[in-house]
Amino acid sequence: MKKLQILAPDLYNAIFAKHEHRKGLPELECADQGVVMRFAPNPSGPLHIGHARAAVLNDAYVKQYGGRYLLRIEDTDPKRVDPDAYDMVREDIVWLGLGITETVTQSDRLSLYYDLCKQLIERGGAYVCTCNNERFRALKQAKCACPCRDEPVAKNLKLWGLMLDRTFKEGEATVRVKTDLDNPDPAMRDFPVFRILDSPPHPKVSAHVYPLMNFSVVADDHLLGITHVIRGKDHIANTRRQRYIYDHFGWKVPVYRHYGRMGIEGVVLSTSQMRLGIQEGTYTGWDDIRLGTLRALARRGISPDAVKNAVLAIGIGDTDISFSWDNLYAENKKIVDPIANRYFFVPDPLTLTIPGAPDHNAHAMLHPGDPARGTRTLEFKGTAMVPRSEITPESVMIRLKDLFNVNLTWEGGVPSFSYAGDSLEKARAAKAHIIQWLPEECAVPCTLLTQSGEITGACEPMVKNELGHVVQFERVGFAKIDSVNESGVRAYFTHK
RNA sequence: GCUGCUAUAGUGUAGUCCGGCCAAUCAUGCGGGCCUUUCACGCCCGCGACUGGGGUUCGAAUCCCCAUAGCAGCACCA
Repeated sequence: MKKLQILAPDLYNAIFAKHEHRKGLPELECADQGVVMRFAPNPSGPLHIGHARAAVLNDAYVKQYGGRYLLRIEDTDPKRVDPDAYDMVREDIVWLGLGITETVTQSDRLSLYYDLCKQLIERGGAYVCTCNNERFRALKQAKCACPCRDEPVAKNLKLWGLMLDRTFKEGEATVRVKTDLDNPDPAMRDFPVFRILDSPPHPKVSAHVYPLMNFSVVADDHLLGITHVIRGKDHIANTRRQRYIYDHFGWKVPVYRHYGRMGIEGVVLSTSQMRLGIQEGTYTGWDDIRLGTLRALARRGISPDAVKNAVLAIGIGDTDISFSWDNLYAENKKIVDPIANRYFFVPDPLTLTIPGAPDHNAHAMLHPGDPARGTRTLEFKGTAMVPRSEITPESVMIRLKDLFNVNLTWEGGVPSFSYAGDSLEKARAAKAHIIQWLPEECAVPCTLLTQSGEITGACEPMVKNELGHVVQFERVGFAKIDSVNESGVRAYFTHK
């Protein structure tokens, strides 16, 4: 085979071309002239990783093919609208760096939907159904039409008017699309598209009749010229339902792609469950670092590009997957490692006095890969704080990094320490751990908050200058400096 | 129950449409080594998968059937 490649490279390439590994996302059909896509969250809370997948995938395709990228706020269910979420969603999108070109909010567009509903009734594509829920459900299961289905258009228009003018109350009437009652999937049969809701009031508009998503989504996808829709496969049934509406209107259907369900190890992504946890005090807020919200990731020092890269690596496969923190952390480390300055953080410190050791200034590099950044200086004056876990009967020598070696001798379970010179070679030969340390005089109290609890310790004074930045605590891991004050430093553990 | 979708290593992913290049790609993870005044970064080596069973075929991860498992929908949610 290799011989063929050398003798006739063209032939070889022609034969084996299809086996070149593709990079990036699969091509979209009908996208050569550019695309119009949308990210359409429900404003019930802040965005989480699950949203990020939809948002980033659509964003990537718009960037790949060129075109417009709409943010559409789907707030047509007042029961599931959190007034604060409008801003949170916007903030999260800014953080993610999406290339949104315009924004629409569905609650501003109710009259558009009402008009289209009237048209749909006029076309005989929908009817007002006054059956109660159970009755309709039974008829549907039996593939039978409900009595409302065959009423004349004029009567349906009249009933529609009664819905709009508040004659009908909640639950008394609904608009249904005529589909195929013989459809083997009961979920397809004459599904509802408008309902009446008396309460709760919508936070943004005064309304009584609300479109269901299958109607408002079709209306807006058409009105806004959406060409491609990428969304989770939990919408496959909705896509099929929506086709009935497109057909009634004679509209062109966008290209759909449905990706699989995504879970995340050890995290709840359900907005309602997160809200409950916050209300009960289990979580400190939407940005509690144990949550999978984007603001929680941001607080922990995960970069938006890491989220993007991790999500793009997953792609649009329709298999159900479980999102792994490892993969996100690996992406983040690529971004953060070259940037983060290095500092010492000593967890659970033990203070050593080292008789005979000379006072000495240690100069440790802020970043070993970038010496030009300079150094931090730590002045040793007889005592050093070290991680308690490093002082074990097994170790006979430790090396304080960038300083010198210390011998350990144990008597009756009590260690004593002595200066052992500053030869790095000796430390290596003795297999001494080279550990982080701090002069007691300048140690700053520092709490490192991890997803599994708090670690108290101390850090270098210069960490105070890193507020809001991600640093690397040597031999501990990356951390984002969350707050700095007289009592010390609080940092969130990012990952190792 | 009815309807539909999916099934490649611990995790993610390529290959599946149009069967031979696949004793299966890449990343991550894990193990080992090198480098290194961090258990970071970098480099090298290794580990690890076609859900099971039939069938078609000279040849199947790829096509067909059955089974199993997972997921989704069957809401006046999105």
